[in-house]
Amino acid sequence: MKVRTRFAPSPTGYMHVGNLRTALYAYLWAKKNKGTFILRIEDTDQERIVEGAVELIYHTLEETGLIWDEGPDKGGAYGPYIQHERKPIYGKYADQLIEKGVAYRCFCDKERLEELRISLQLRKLPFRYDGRCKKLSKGEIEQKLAAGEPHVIRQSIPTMGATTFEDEVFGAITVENATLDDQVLVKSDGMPTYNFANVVDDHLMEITHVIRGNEYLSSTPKYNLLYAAFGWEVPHYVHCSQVMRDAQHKLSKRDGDASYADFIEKGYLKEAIINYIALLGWNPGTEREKFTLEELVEAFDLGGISRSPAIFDVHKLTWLNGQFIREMPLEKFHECALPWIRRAVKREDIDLTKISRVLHDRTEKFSDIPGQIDFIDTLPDYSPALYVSKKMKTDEKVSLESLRAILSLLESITRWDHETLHREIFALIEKKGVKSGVILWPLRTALSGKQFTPGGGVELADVLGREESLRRIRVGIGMLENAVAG
RNA sequence: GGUCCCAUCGUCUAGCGGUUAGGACGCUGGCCUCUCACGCCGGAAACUCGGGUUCGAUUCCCGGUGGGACCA
Repeated sequence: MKVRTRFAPSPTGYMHVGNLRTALYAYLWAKKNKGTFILRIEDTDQERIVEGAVELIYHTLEETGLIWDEGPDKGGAYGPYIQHERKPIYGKYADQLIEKGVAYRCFCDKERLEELRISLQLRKLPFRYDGRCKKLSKGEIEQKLAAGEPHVIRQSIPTMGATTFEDEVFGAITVENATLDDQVLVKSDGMPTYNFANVVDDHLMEITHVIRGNEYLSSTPKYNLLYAAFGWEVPHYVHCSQVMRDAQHKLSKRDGDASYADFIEKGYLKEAIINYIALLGWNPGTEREKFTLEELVEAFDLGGISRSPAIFDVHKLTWLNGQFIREMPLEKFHECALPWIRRAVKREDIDLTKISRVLHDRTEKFSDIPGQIDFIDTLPDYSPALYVSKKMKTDEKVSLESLRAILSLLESITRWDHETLHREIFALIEKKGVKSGVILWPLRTALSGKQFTPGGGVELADVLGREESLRRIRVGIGMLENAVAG
């Protein structure tokens, strides 16, 4: 059997990582089986459509490498792939259902439905359409149709018996038919509901594995009844549990952090996001945690999907992102880091590759960068107390002495590069017979004005260059002279 | 409220009748070190509760509790 899976998003202008994960699993399963991955746009609910949303879906899938084989823009033998363009198709199938007696026209208006709702509510009963229009005679129906009365088409659910379906992750699920509502299949404007379009399309597109969010688990029995009525083969169901923001809330639009686009903007790598969400609710059966998309295709299996909802953990994503960053060759890292470095460093006389070198191991996400190197363009105001470090065995007085020694050493130096600086400064340390921190801590402090910096004193001197380094050391000396005198 | 689903460290998870309950993130102690970070080594940290079944339950069954989804 040739595997065909689909990702069927509604174009609501937002792609959070939960949606993306569903797309990923559908893609992985198709590719794992050398099958076909289909993109279908579910826009039957015209009110919810947001401009540009379809483009966002295309863009996100393309960027992450979830390339679809058939879709609105690519075509395929099962098109069209946009539901509203398929509108004529659904009517035909709805008529078939009416003929078979598994669907009926319902002329009940809003007011009647509202009355029904209230009366059921008063008796503390769940809302269920009472089937009044089911009892309409042929003549009555003809009459109403002729009069142009608006109507919907409802699914006629058997009042007896139970429906069972098999889910690949949850196993067999059985529901009493009596608890199911005669749901609307076709709205009064002739548009199918999501519930109906979905079943028809999955069948016509020969989808073998319906991989989707768990929110459809409870409507699946109704879908199954439709498949049965048509005499269609039921696809394999794969329902994936929700991705949660916390124990109480699933990811939502309002929780902006969960949007794929936002993560990219914050300097996360698409590879890390894909890797992380793959692991969120699926495990490969080994303790391996790092995967490229290709490796995921290889390793993926439906059996590894977990039943319980998973809370999205930014910390782990961030860690994974750091892993991917560190694995990059330095040149690649520099390329990615450059725009972020430029946010903080406007000076033109600095070799930015040197900055990338010290940043490489210290970056978990690219947005960390500007804050780490904000001292390069401008020496921040800092307190002489920064020169005091018990561990480095320095205080204001020791630091003053060290900076004076460093200043005269560096003023005399002929070459200004990392190697020379390192050699000369360590020679000074040896000559003075002190712990290296006694020299290097004050140097780093004077050069950066910060308690923590990427890179040490030698590296910073190299980055900043001769003139700026000497100037900053002099500033430090001046500050310390005041502090010690005061 | 009705129906369905779920339940192992704070989080993601392994486990599929007998384990010192494993890994990862995070937290934490140490080493390395030119601060921080990286890296390396260690630590704390979990089977929701109550009944069964069984020689033996984290594991199987029933119920409670908690959480989620769908329908309203």
